[in-house]
Amino acid sequence: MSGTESGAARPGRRRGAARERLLAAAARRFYADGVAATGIDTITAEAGVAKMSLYNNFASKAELVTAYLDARHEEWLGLYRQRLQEARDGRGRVLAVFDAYADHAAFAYDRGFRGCGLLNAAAELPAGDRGREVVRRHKEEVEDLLAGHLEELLPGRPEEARAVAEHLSFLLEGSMARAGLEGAGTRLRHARAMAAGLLDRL
Amino acid sequence: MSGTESGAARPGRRRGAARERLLAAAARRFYADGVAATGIDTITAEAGVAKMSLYNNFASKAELVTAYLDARHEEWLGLYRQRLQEARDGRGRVLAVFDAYADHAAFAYDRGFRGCGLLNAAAELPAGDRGREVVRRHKEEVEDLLAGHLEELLPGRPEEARAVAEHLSFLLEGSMARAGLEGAGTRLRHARAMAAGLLDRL
DNA sequence: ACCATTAGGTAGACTGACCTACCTAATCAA
DNA sequence: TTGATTAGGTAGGTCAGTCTACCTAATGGT
Repeated sequence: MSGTESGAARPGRRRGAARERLLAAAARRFYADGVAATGIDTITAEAGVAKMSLYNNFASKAELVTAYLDARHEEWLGLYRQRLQEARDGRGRVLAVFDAYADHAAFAYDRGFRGCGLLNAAAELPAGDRGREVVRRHKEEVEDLLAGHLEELLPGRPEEARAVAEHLSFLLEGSMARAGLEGAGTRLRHARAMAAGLLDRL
Repeated sequence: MSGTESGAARPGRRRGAARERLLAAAARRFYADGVAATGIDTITAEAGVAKMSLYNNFASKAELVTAYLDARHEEWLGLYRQRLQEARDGRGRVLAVFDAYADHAAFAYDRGFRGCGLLNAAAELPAGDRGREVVRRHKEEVEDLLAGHLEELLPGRPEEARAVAEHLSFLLEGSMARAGLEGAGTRLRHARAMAAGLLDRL
């Protein structure tokens, strides 16, 4: 296979196009097959790019991995901000976080949904790796966003807001883990409903 | 080099000892470094066992991986059954599941806690792998156990019992994921407290 | 109690495939 | 012209898995 000829895979050699193509290919492969299981030849082939273009744009595979992690974080933030615009009140802004998770999951449905790419990547990184730190901070940021919206809903009760934010973030991560194992989004919808019920009972 | 004679480094070659040693070494390495990142040679070296002993006991590395997954599942079941004996009522039996999670986590604290070994392993397995199925069923079994205890607490309300079981299982998995990223058990204790509060409000 | 059998263990060489990382020389766009 | 990008190759290592050839401990028949 690999009909890399013909120009179909080589529409134009725009400056800086190699980096984008590499990141896109790495995203698909890292998510679907795992980081360690994906070699650089596979990535460059799928990107339709020369091997040296990888090392011109990234110092090493490890740096490509952290770029991948950063990109997933930014991607999620984008989806979240979109959902946030549609939200009318504090309750809607809390649920926007859950919707952004579902949106992010929908990206992967065609190729086979396998849960949160950041969490999956962290699972194969050794204990002290910088990438694990990136993922940890991403999850903390999500919880902080929840806490912010909840403080709106619970004025003058910041401690309760933090506690509920932690509760909701567990629902998010737990449902995402289960959804990934099952390859379906059902669990995510359940978690959103649980969150909505919890907000109603505040 | 390496005075291979003398038997000092090989005190007793008990029959069937190689399999146990291999499983123990694989458990340590797979958990700490990840499945894909751990080679055959590393495992046999840490087990103090010949490479052929691995292939005398397991058809392939993949089979060793599934044996590892099965062992983690059984290990958790053992801890859970112990906790179950100490429980007096339905509420205690629900919380026994949370305690078993904490017990399981405590196993890994010295070498660096990285969350649920089963979930971590599943995260690096490709989409259709049999190992992912094993992990999925383990998590479903945990949820079923919760549902069983909750039906005791909610007689005649089986649907609510199932819903609460799903909620609690999300708290379990979510808190475990976050705890793994942070390398500490704090989140697990929070989740147990949340569960206790939820039970009180039934 | 003895000894032959045998299942399971040992060390280490070896294969072929794949890995990351870097290099070279030609090519193409600006 | 310049500088990124290309195809393809190389170096040096690691991967899973196989094989040979020898060894040891438990077992079972006698």
